Amino acid sequence: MDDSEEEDETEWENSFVDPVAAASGSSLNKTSAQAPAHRVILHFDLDCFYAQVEMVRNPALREVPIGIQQKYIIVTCNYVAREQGVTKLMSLTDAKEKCPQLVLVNGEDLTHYREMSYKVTELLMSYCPLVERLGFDENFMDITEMVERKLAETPESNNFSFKGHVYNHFSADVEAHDHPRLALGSHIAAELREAIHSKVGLTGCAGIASNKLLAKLVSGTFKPNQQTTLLPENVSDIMGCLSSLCKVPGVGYQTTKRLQALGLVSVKDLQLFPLNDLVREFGGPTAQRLKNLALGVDDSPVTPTGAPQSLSEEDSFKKISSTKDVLEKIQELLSSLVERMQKDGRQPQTFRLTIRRFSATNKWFNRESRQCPIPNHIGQKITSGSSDDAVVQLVPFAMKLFHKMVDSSTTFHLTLINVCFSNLQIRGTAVGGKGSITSFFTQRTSPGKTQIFSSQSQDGLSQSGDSHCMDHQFITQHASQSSEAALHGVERKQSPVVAVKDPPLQKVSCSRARSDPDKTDNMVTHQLPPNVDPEVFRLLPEDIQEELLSPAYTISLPSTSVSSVSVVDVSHLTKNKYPQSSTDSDLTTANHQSPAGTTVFPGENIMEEGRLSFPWSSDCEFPGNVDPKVFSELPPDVQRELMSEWKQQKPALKTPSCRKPGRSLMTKDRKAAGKGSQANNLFKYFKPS
DNA sequence: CTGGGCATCT
DNA sequence: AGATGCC
Repeated sequence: MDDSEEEDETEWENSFVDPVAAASGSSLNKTSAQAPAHRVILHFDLDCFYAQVEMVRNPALREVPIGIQQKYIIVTCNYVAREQGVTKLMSLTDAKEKCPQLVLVNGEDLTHYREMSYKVTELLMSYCPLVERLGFDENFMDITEMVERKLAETPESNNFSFKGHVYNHFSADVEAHDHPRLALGSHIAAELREAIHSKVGLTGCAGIASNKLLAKLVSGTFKPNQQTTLLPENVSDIMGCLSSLCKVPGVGYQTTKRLQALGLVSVKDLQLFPLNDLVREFGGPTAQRLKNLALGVDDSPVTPTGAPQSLSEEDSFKKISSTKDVLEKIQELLSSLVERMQKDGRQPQTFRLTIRRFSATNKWFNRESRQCPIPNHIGQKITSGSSDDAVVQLVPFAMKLFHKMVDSSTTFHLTLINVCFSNLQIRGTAVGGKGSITSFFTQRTSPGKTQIFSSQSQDGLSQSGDSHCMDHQFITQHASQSSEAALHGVERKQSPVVAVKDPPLQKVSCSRARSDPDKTDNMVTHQLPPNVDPEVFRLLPEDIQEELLSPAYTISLPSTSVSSVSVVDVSHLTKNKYPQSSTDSDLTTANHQSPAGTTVFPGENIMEEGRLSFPWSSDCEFPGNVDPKVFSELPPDVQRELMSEWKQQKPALKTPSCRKPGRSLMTKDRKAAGKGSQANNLFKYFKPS
């Protein structure tokens, strides 16, 4: 990634199978505090995750074969089903054929999986902040510090042994002495797996090794609910065992194809292939990385993941080919997305719409997307206003983006729609005394962390009982401060926040600095498509026009401007407010209403360049930036809702709070918004249940 | 009859 | 914005 600086002098090639030796022998270039010679990395991989979550929710499912279904695919299944030949990513037809009694559970709504997933991550983080998520069911953890500390305080009188399996070894006790750190790591892994089981109710595998690549590869060697340690002397064994290059994490389908074109098929082939030739194909950094991976060498740090940088909802389908259906699907997706965003608490600055068009050839890789900034007042509605209002106001933006990609006057055929919020900004202000991040970390985390392991030091990481400071309460309610802070952005990419004694340990590649909100170039989504004429409005039935323009549809609220009140019922927009029903595994059907719309509509950017210096055209009616075409596509009730919004907003324009026409470089009003703040909520993801 | 997310890099 | 990779 960013090892570009020092790749030149490397002698990786020569170091072959013994990365540890190579690293420790790096006395050659002892520039500064480098990454530790030997790290201890854990990789956790929950067993058939979605299926497990469903079995936790409904224990009766444990005894029957279940398959988690998304569309026509069984994305995963429990072990009962696997015994009968069902596998991951098997088509529904094949699965039913293998196992006619297979019980299907719809897994298209990821809510519960996401919640459980974050509970696990948070639990791990309570032991050590260096936790990196990979998907919903995997976590890497760098426990080097913890191990070193324990090693230091343990008088070595310890009779080390490994917990669980040791790759390619059958007498686990013998070699423990030679690898005390990994042996300790195996005990920590065992304890953490037990904690996950007792506190979250999930089982999983763990791999213990000296880097992420190896930890991940070894974790899968003994499959359900077991763990395996990989010793340095067996690195070449595990790499050589891989059946194909694409089994190497980091080498995907496309890369495998390119390597194959070079005549490389096995991991060995890649190990022995001249680096120079590889460089020609992939460029320096990538070539070196690929070669290293083949050798089992991976310096990439465990980078704390923190809160997600984007939230999205998508749905795939056979065919959507009318604007009306697009609109309805977007409303449905947005309703869910806005609710999630609200729970998150951060305010999205960017909205993106992605589509996939049908094409017989190469069906899978044609996604197109367009994005636009989210005006502040709408962003605020998302986080602290009515989610219905937020959806109503976002829909026009979505439709606008849609029209940038699709000419709806000709036929089109979509097979997927995705809506996404990104550039998430913390709201919240201030930094306070007691609750401030600083005080939290200095006084709690640090000592707590120390205690965690010292307390169990005696008999070596014994039972989990109350060994660590985090109890259920922490997870369920108090998570807030700690997890948020620890996970949250600003500090996130920097060294482990918590003051562990050897910061340089991580070599912190701050590659991705927190995007500076001030900098976001918001490419104004300007430009009215040539085909959007205001004429559309006139084509509407007269009565509808009147209806829309009539003040009767708007509420004249006291100018005190409280958040808007819906004039019309938009409750249908909220699909599932609380997915909480712990009941059956019903396949929720996508309900739907559908006021077919005819009528009118708004466009986009409030901050348009030259045109209209007033957001609103005179009089009542539309904001000046309204795109009639888009507006016309909205259902009447949504149109009314919008009209109502506009009415209410109008007076507010005079207040300084609203952005003025001159957008200059924007930024101005931003600094107040979020800069130094901290609190955000990551912990929403760790919500209890 | 191949999900629904996420992330990073260019 | 798109490609790619991972689950």
